[in-house]
Amino acid sequence: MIEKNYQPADIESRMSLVWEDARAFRAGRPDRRDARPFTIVIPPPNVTGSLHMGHALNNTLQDVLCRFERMRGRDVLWQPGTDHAGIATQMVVERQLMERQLPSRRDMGREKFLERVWQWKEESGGTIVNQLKRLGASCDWSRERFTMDEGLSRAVVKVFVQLYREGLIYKDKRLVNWDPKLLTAISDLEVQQIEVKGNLWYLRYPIEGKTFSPEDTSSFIVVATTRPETMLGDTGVAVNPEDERYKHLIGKHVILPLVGRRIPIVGDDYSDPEKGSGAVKVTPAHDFNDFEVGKRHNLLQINVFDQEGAMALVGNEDYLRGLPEGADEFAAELNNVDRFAARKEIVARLENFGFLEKIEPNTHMVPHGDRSGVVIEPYLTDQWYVDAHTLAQPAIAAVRSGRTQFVPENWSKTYFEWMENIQPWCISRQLWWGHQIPAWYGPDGKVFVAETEEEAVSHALGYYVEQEVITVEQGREMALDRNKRAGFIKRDEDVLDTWFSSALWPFSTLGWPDDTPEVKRYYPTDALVTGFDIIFFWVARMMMMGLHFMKEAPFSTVYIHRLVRDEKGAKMSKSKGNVIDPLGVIDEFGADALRFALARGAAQGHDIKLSPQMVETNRNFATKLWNACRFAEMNDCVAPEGFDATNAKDTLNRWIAHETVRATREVSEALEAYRFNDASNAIYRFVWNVYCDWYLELAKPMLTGEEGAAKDETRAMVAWARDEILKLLHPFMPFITEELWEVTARRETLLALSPWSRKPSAVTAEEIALMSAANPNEPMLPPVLLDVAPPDFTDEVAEAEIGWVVDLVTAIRSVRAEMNIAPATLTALVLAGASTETKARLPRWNDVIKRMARLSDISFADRAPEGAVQLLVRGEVAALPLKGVIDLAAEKTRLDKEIAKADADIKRVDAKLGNEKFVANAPEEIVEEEKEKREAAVARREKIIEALKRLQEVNA
RNA sequence: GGGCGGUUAGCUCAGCGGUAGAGCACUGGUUUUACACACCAUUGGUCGGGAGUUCGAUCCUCUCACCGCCCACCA
Repeated sequence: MIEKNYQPADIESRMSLVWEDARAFRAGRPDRRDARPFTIVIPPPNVTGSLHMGHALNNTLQDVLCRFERMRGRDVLWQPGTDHAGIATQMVVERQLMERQLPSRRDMGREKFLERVWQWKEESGGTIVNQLKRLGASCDWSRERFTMDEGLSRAVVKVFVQLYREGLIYKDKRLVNWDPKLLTAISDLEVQQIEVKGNLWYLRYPIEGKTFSPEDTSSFIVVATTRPETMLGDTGVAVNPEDERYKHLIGKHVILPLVGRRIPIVGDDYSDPEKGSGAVKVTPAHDFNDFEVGKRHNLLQINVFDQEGAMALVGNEDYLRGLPEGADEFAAELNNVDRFAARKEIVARLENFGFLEKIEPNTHMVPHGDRSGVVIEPYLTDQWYVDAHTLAQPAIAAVRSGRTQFVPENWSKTYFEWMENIQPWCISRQLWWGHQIPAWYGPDGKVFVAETEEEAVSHALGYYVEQEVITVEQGREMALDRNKRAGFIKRDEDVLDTWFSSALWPFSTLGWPDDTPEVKRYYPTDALVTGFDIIFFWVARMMMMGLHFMKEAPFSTVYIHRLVRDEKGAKMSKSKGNVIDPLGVIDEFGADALRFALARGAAQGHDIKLSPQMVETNRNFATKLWNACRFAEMNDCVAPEGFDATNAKDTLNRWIAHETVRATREVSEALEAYRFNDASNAIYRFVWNVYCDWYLELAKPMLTGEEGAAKDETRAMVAWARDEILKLLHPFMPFITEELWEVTARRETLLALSPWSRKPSAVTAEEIALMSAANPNEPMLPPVLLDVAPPDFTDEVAEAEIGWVVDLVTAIRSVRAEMNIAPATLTALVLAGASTETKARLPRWNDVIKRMARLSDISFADRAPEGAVQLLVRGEVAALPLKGVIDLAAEKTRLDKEIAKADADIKRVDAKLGNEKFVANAPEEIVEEEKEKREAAVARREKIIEALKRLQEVNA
């Protein structure tokens, strides 16, 4: 028995357990051994994460695809797992240490700290996984992976070592984006350019050999900068060689104010005469452009900051070299002063000595760390890089050739744009939590990269023995004893960018580098479903790594969805307070309702606007379905074994078979094209506006009528269509459909079925062949497997007949409402001048029409009776004799309006047909259509005029 | 500065060359035996502005306006 009320919370918690017990989501089920695989890897959420609306959307869409394909008979692997999220996780644990007033990370030491992180991961890392289960995600949870798992870590090391040996990973000393708060390098992608209101400071740099005076413009050159504090590291001034103002100064030197360093004026195209003063200070160690300029002119690179962005001047040999007397004192005063405080201090001093010409307000983009939020410092360090340019080429080709497709296709442009201008990828991070780089250094800094410590050490020791740095004996001892070699060979302390391991996700999760059956069967994957914000971070890098190591692109389709916003279109954010917690709405309205709301909103290329009210609307839809199923149950509707819907005798039943097949086709076509909104809206419409509003209502007289073949057939058909609905809807609303399926049908789980088949979809190709052979002439819904299109059953006759009933009932209801006829008042209906077809139809629908249109009686007559309202339904007059009830004047107005409408139609068509060019140029069928339209309008007009005459006759 | 979207009923969006559509909201009515989380019936739009191509444009082209996003080293 179906419960009276739909209570999602009860159903959903129970169903989760049922699925888990049945291990229903396992890939490689024995009955799917011969089936084609369908693979999706989950975008692994951060272990630190908890489910937000973006996750809810992303995973709903993946689940829809997975359940859909599973029902079509594919062997589905939805690979779940989580990401170790280097920086984020390390930050969480550090914050926790601070809150609990425990020793800091550095006090604790690397080993202890990592233990602590692992402990945290064991305790809290499962949160998001459980939340995904509440959403109904049908991942193969038995295969859950973590990017720092032993297996995945092996993949990371293997990839690193191989790329290193191929020369695609290398170490380089250059400027990186340095985060002075997190004390690590970050990649370009982790830098956010944020508009900041700042200043442009115009500084006077005295020219060597002249006596500096603010009044004497020939005694200095003005440079403009947004970062005056970096002047301490200036090693040149650049002017444009074409710039008449400064040309003569090229080759001369300036004396850096405050510092006293003698630096050259160089000519370089980089200097833009239009910008600032036209002369630019060059700080190769603290600016990406200046770094390049410096290289071109052999300028010194002087780093004046420490890791935390404070001035590091005392003991800084690069800085102090060649400076005059007193430089020490100045250095000591500014030493350890933070960059922003130093800026103020330096500007003040420059001003004091007349070196500051002016200050202009200036709004410009300033790089910020996306995790720390602090201003990023270009910083000269040794880091590891991936030669992304080389790896990008096959990845570009794969999308160009269509082997991997973006949906919507537009995103491929974004992808190309980035890939074609890709920069070396900085992969080393000065963190502890992550995959430690498998590189070891000898005492001279020589690097040894290997998959294991043993291998690296033996290479290294062999090398140093050969170089006679150590003796054979020493080498042997150090090889055997870690402690003995501790000071001699050291491992690189850095870890890899989290995205490095994520890039391997589509194959590392399958067991690579081992040659596992899973790798063979499930790689490459089919679809990747993700947000546009990580195309560069993740999609592009998976493409590069997948193609390089597996020789095949990791997925054939990349479906890119957009953002979930609030109902006004604003981005959800904590500060705005407009965040909708998915778990909150799941508690209130159910996961099914949330999923359906998200799917219905997921139009390609559009952000999804969501409000709790939208979720409520979809909960109401679930309730509607629930009640329809209760109705079927109360009427003992059961589809007998072997029931063939397409063989139904009754017109209404043939009609719903027709409509059901059509809906099935719509849904599957939409899903195949990743049009989640079209698919879900098609089901919505079909369930509510076709099945409930018309089919069940039209079937009621039959269901309450006399026993017999027709009633049996109708009961079977009600159940059949209901089952088809449950199957169609299952990918979107898995909980309620599974519940209703089990309660009403008491059959095996929906998960086992193909939506177009009565049989479990595990039937083999041979069985299909057998079944078809057995009934070669029988029109049947063939069991559909894999990608075979749904059946093409239609019944235009039934459609026309039911269409007539629907139109008639609607027209009568409409006029009754218009005339304010109380629902309790039953009226008579006279079909005037009905065709033989109508006369034949009526007996089949008499009861239904009477019931739905609230009629006392239906009869035929040659013409409409006196004082009747006359309706035109599909070209025939339906009259409601309402003498005394109707307002004749109002009725006349109504008919006049209809005539006017018909006239307008005729006029429009005439205008077209009267246009010679139209008749000459438009396709024949269009012209023909117009002619038919005209005829129809003329016929309609005549009928209404007749009706109007009749009305006036009576009136007179 | 470069690139990509968007602008259609009050809201969210379909439609993308042949007379404007859906859902929700609104309004009026209904204790009709599955469902008031419901039913029935309505109201509502010179398809952002302008120009062009075409027999015909919401749909194609150009242009302008506004909104949003992404990328970029501009002192």
